[in-house]
Amino acid sequence: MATTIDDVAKKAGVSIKTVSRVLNDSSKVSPKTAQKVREAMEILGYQPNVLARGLAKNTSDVIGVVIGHGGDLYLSNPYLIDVLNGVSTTALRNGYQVLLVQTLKEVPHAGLIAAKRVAGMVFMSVQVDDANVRALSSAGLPFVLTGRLDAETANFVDVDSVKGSFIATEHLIRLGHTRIGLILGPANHTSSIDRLRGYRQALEANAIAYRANLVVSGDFSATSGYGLTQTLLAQHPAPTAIFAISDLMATGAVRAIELNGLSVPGDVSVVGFDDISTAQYLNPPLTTVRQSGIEKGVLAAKMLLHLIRKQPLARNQVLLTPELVVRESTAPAKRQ
Amino acid sequence: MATTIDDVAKKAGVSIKTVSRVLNDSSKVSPKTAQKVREAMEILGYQPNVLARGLAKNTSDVIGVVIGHGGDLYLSNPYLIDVLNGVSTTALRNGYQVLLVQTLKEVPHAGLIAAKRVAGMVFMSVQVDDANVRALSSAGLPFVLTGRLDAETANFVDVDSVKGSFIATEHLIRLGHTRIGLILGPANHTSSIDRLRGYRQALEANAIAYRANLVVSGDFSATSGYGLTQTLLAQHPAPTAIFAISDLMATGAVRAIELNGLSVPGDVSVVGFDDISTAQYLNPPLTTVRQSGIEKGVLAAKMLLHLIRKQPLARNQVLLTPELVVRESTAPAKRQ
DNA sequence: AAGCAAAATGACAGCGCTGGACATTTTGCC
DNA sequence: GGCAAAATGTCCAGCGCTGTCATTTTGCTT
Repeated sequence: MATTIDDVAKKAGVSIKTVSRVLNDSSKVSPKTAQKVREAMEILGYQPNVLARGLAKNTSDVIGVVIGHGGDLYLSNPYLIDVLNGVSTTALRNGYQVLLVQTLKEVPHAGLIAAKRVAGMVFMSVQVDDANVRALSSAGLPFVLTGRLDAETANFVDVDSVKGSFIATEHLIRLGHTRIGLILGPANHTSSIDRLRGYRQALEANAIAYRANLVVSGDFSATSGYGLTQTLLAQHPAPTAIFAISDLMATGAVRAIELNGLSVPGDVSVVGFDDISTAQYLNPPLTTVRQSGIEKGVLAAKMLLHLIRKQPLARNQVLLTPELVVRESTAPAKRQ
Repeated sequence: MATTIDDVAKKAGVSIKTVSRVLNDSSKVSPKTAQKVREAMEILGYQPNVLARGLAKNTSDVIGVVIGHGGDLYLSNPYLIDVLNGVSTTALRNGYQVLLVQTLKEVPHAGLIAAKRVAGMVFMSVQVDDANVRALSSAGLPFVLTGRLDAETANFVDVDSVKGSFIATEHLIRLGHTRIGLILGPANHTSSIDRLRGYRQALEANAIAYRANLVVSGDFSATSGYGLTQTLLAQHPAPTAIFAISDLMATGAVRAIELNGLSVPGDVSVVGFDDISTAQYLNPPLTTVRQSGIEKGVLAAKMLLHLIRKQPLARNQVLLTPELVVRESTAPAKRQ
C-alpha cells in the first residue's frame, strides 16, 4: 500500500537523501542518478506523502477557495463556476490542488481549519468588511479576492463594476429610457455598491433624476430577479427598462415581465450582467455586460501563486474591463 | 504564528498527550482536566495541525471530488454544481473538507496525487469503463459514483435515467408526437446510454418505429443543444418534438427552433432533463425531468462517509426516482 | 486507614519527509 | 597522476501529532 521514499531509495540503490534531493532541488543530483531514481519511482508507482512533506516543510501545495459563507448553497451562479474553474485549472497547472472552503452556520470555523493546511486562499465573493478576510489578513496567510474591497492592502481581481453598470445604464438611456429599474444583489456586497454607483453616474451624466423606488436588492438568483421585477412593475410609474446585475436575475425578470402581459423588449427592455453561457440562448437573447469568470479566476490564481512564492507582483489590484453585449432584450423606449 | 499542542499543554499544565486525548477520545479524560484544556485552546486560539494529525493517524479528513476529466472545464452544468454543493455541505457537517480533483491533459495524475491525501472520493460523472475508477478501485480507496456503472461492486447514487427518459418520451407520445428527436450527451456516458434505452422502450411500448437519424450526441452544453437541433430540424421528415437530456441542451434547442422560424411548443415541443433553477424561468418555461442534484450529492457523500468509517451500508447502489415537470414547452402535436 | 482496581495521565517512539552539517566518494580536467 | 569540484552519503534533529505502554492518581471497599 504505502510506498515510501525508503523503498525508492532501496530500489534505485541510492540513499534516501538523494531521492529527497531529486524530489526537491534536483540540480544537485547528477542527471544519471536522477534518471535512475525517477525510474524507480515510476516502477514502484511512488507518490510522495504530501502530509509528511507539508509537515516537514511547513508549507502546502493546496490553495483554498472560499465559495461563500453565511448560508448553505452559495455556489449557485454559473458565473461563479467559471471563476472556480479558472482558479482550479491554473492551480493544477502549477502543481497546486484546490480545497473547497465553505462556511456553514453549523460549521463556522471551516475557514480557520482550512487555513492550517493551505498555502493561500481565494475568496469567491466578498462582503464589505468581511470577517474572514480580516482574520486571514492578520494571520498572514496570502489571499486574493475575486471582488473589489476598499482597502489599500487587499489583493484583488475584479471586473470594473462601476464602469460595467455605467455602460449598461447608458445603453438604456440612449434607447430613450428614463425610468430604469435596477436590481441589485445583497446590499453589503461591493458589486452591489459599485453597480449602484455606476448606475447613478450614468443617470447624472444624462440629467435624469434618481428615483430610489426603482432600486431593489436581492440575492443574484433567478427567483430573486423574478420577485423583484414584480415589485418594480408595481411602481407608478413603472420602469420601461430593467437592469439586473446578474444574468440569473435578468432571466427571472424577463419571465416576470411576460407574465404581467408585457413583452421584452417591446414594453420593457432588460439588461443583465455576466454573460453566462445560456444568456445568448434565452428568448429573447439577453443583452448583458460581459465579464469573464474564467479570466478572473485565472488571474486571481496567478496572483495568489505569486504571493505564495513571494515573487514580485506587477499589480496587486486588477480591474478587468467589462463589455456590453447587445442582443435582443433591449429596444428603444416606446413614445409615452 | 503556530500555536501547537505543546503550547496548549503548557498553558493548561498537563501533558501533550492529555491535550491529544481531549482532541480525540475525550472520554478518557476527567471532565475537569478537559475543561481546563479546552479553555487553554480557546485562549490560545489553537487549531490542530491537520497535516501532522493525518501523518500520525495515517488518515485524512478530506474527501476528493472528481469533477470530470479529459478536458478543461467540466464543471459547467448547473446541475453538477448542485451535486457538488450537496457533497460539500454533507462533508462539512461531518467534519470533512472537500478537495477538488480535476484531471487535465497536462496534469493527468492529479487523481493519484490527490488519492494520497484523501480518505475517499466522489466521482461527479462517469464514463463507461473509467480508468480512474478502476485505478482507485484496485488501490482500495473508498469511492462513490454519482452515476450508474454496470459493475456489481461499484457504489453509486444516480437518478433512474431509463425511467426518466421513458416518462419524458411517453409524455411526448401521449401528446401525439411520433417523430421525436433525442439529443444525448457523450456517447460513452452511462447517462446517454440509459436515456437512449428509456427512449427506445417508450417508443416500443407505443409501437413507434425507432429512427436512428433522430438521435444525436453532444456534450450537455447549450451550444451543443443548439447545433444538434439544427441538425435534427434538417431531417426529412423533421421531428415535431425534441427531448434533450440536459436542460442546458434544451435551452439551446428552443433557441435553434425559433431561429428556424418555428415556435415552441406550437411547432416543436421540447423536453429537458435536470430541472435546473432557470428552467422554470425560460421562455417558454421548460417541461423537464426533475432530478435533485443536491439530494444526489448528499446521498453520495453519506454513502462515502459510511464506507470510510467502515459502517454497514443498507444499499451501495441507489437509484433515485425522477419526476416529470410539465410546463409550457410541450403541446399536442399538430395534425399533419 | 489500608488495599486495590479502575481511571487518569505521562514518557517516549515514530508517522514520512526535509534540512543542516559534515564526511566521503566520484568526476572532470590540467 | 593529482587536484579541486561536484555528487552522494551519513547522521541527527525535527515538523505536530498519536499509539503503546508504563506510571500515577482517584475512588471505593472492608
